[in-house]
Amino acid sequence: MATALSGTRQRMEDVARRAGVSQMTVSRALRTPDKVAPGTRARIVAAVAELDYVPDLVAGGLATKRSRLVAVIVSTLENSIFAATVEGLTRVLRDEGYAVLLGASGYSRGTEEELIRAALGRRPDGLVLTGDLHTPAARRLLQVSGIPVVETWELPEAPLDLAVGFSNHQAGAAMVHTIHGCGYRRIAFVGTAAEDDRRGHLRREGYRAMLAELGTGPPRELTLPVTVAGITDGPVALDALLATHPDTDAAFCVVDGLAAGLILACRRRGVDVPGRLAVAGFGDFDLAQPAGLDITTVRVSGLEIGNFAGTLLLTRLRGERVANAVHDVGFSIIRRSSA
Amino acid sequence: MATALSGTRQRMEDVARRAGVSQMTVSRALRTPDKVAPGTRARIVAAVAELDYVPDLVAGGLATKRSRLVAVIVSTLENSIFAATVEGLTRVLRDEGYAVLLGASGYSRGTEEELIRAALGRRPDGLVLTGDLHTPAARRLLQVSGIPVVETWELPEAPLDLAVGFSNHQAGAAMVHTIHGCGYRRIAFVGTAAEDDRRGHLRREGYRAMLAELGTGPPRELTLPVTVAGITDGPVALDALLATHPDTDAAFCVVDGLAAGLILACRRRGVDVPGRLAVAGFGDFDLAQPAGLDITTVRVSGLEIGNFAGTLLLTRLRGERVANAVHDVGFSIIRRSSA
DNA sequence: TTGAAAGCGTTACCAG
DNA sequence: CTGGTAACGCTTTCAA
Repeated sequence: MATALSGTRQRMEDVARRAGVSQMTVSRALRTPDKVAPGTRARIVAAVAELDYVPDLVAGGLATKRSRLVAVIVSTLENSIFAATVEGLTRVLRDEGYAVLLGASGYSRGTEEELIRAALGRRPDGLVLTGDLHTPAARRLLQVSGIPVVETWELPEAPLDLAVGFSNHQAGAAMVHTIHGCGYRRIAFVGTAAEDDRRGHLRREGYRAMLAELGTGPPRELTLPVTVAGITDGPVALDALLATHPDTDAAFCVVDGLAAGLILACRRRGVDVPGRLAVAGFGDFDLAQPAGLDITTVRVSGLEIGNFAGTLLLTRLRGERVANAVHDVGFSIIRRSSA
Repeated sequence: MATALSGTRQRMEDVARRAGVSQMTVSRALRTPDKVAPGTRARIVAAVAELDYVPDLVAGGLATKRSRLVAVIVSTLENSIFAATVEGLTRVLRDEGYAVLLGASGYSRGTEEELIRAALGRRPDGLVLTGDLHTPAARRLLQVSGIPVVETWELPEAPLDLAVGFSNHQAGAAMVHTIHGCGYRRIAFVGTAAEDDRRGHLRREGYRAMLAELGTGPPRELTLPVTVAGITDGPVALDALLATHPDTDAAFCVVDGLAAGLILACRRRGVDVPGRLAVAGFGDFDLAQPAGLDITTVRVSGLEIGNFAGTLLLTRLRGERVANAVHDVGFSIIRRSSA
């Protein structure tokens, strides 16, 4: 067997020479095997193996004007829920021969625009974004590019193109409905003051809407003076809650991290959960439950969003029409022991 | 201002026409601005902006034979520790104009080989892998490709090229040393029977080596009949431990998930931690601690591995030499209340 | 300082 | 079934 030297990139021409055919025939043997005589094909396949030949998709892409590349831009991978989306996406796309180009914007719209620009330079066949907040320049770039775009984790009013997500508003309302169904009547919402926390904002609106619908008194809202609420904010949240709305019997937290903190704070202070105070969260973060924090929460599958976004994109890339531009993957209310 | 039509991809030629220069001059204005007359340059820059022109890096790459692409193949992103590595990598590489091509092998060497083959077809300038276990064909492909390769999370004896990781053996030994330093003398190791769990195996060897060094009696090893030990294996592990080595005073678990399970099992059975049994883990998984499981553990920074791998790769891509092919990022022992 | 021509490695298209 | 030729959109090289 011939040994390919280190660093020696083989070209189609080399394979052709070795198989005693023209370069064009090699190309055909690789792309449309049944249009090549079996014997010829066999020789070519052998030559490919002997030389460890790997076709140059860059050159191929230039010729076909299709890169078989999909750019995926997420805010961060640290959040395992986005990681799941990316993983689902890569899997679905890989099966159809698409590769994923990854970018992390770090929650900055400006960075996202830069990443979009950089990605577009690679001539991807499609693009996937998280969220529906983009700079005007980014929107224009995407429009001009003419490739299918999927926005994820949100149900935009004016989607750029396609979208796969769920309704934070509906989910917020549904959770309140569930809590109410358990008999609680003085339900508070614990959120943050972050200006651009649209998701939290929508959840809160869902809370208000359902409260109004159920006719369960005025909203009891607690707004923590932090940008991102987490497990460490539990004690402060509990203090504030008991101070401002002492008769509250259930707290719906804008994220599970906060709910976890609240529950831990309750344990420390001897506040019975859910006896004295029921606690619900949002997000179903991975380890809270196994770690013994049995939080009633709203769950959305990141993997499902990724898978669906991939499928939608593939449909488009095949040239088929997509019936609904905006797809709602829904959510589940997970009832555990905290409420 | 001219409006670029949707789907109208602009070429350099279009920009050139608009600026009244040759295409070559546009190329120069973009890549080596100071080799173009200021006036000309200004007209070109204007034309670029007006047309929303984004250079085609695919075509450029074909011409220069440099793709400015780095392929990253991880086993999974679900594990947030790898996600951090990928995020660090993308950040470091992006700053130098490199994009990241992502693949998830799902812990299969065969899939990894496929992904490597697919990635190589994109002619990346570099490649990053997790682990040091690859099929022979994969190794050959990588050798032939002639591009720099970084293996991460491991310190391979025979690296393909470069490597960034830490020593599981050393870390295992260090943890035993720490536990011993706290006064415990009957230290057990709780691991799995998985054939290919090399990391766990190395940790166990570290455990044995340190035990021998300290002269602290014969090893007390518990091997769970599972492939991946997790939080649900706690009760079984505790039973087995108390049955086989009833006088054990400290348990070093091969992963934090298992340690968490063990601690929860202890709580349920009224076994005092660390009074009756100290428990230590490995990995410092994100939520155990905030969730109230205060596990003494070994911590390795995924972000640091990613950052360093990126830096190493960039050095190589710049054509500079790298002094040490294998880089050890080390680990930290985090002492918390469980031991 | 600018431009023309010749690739880069592949595929589309048309002949044979 | 097979092969030649012309793109693909850029950069390299050489001339002006």
